[in-house]
Amino acid sequence: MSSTSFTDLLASSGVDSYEQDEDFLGGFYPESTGSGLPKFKTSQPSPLPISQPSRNFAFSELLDSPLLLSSSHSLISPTTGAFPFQSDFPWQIQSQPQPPNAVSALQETYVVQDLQKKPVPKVPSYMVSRNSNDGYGWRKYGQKQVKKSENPRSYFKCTYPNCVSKKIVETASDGQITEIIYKGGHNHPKPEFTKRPSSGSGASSSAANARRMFNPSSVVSETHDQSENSSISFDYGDVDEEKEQPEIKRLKREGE
DNA sequence: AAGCTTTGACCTATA
DNA sequence: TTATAGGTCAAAGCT
Repeated sequence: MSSTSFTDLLASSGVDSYEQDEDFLGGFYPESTGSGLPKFKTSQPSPLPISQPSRNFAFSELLDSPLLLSSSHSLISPTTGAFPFQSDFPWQIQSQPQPPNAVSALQETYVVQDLQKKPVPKVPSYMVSRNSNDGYGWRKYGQKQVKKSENPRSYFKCTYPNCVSKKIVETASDGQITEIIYKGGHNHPKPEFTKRPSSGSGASSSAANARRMFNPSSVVSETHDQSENSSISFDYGDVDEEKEQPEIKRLKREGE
């Protein structure tokens, strides 16, 4: 295992789709808040077997990423290519729609949770948390041991100027990521260059970048490292109608 | 030298 | 109103 790092593997075997998820996630919920940061709600996955709201399907289709909703398996299929062990991952996306009010849609939380323990090749958290393989730059700004979980949480901010996107990574004592929570959205396209040792793999065309921003597959990508109680939550504090193609709109505005 | 991580303290929200 | 928990700040050290 000389030079074949996890990253390399990802890069060479479908990382593209792998990254997409997070990108999509990050780019998906733009900070449409005009009054400061959104009020993020805690996305603690209640163990209910998901049921996806129709609207999810709608936007998922928009994003050209059926995997997010079609089925737990297809959900991770893109990554599966890279991680065979994943093929039997019984993940479930837990959509936790709030009561039927206008705000609920904005605060919907998506959780991808590994429902059963399995002997999966575990990937050290550091391999993932560094840049999350999402192409965005993340800077850790804090770590905290929270009561609700025995595992410490690491807090990351997007390093892109003016980008308020954040994510919280919960890591188990053995280094396994047990939960990832995304807050806010990237208000910028994915950087052309990422820190990853791009042996011709990390690099991606701007076109690809743009497309990735709408691909949810990474939701799983990060989780497949975990084997236990892993879950990823996405908190959109401000997802609204713009959910359709927020990035594009934003880009437009920026360009103006 | 710049950027990132670590870590304790501080601030804010909630019960 | 107070206590507790979660989240963020910022200085120091490291790569």
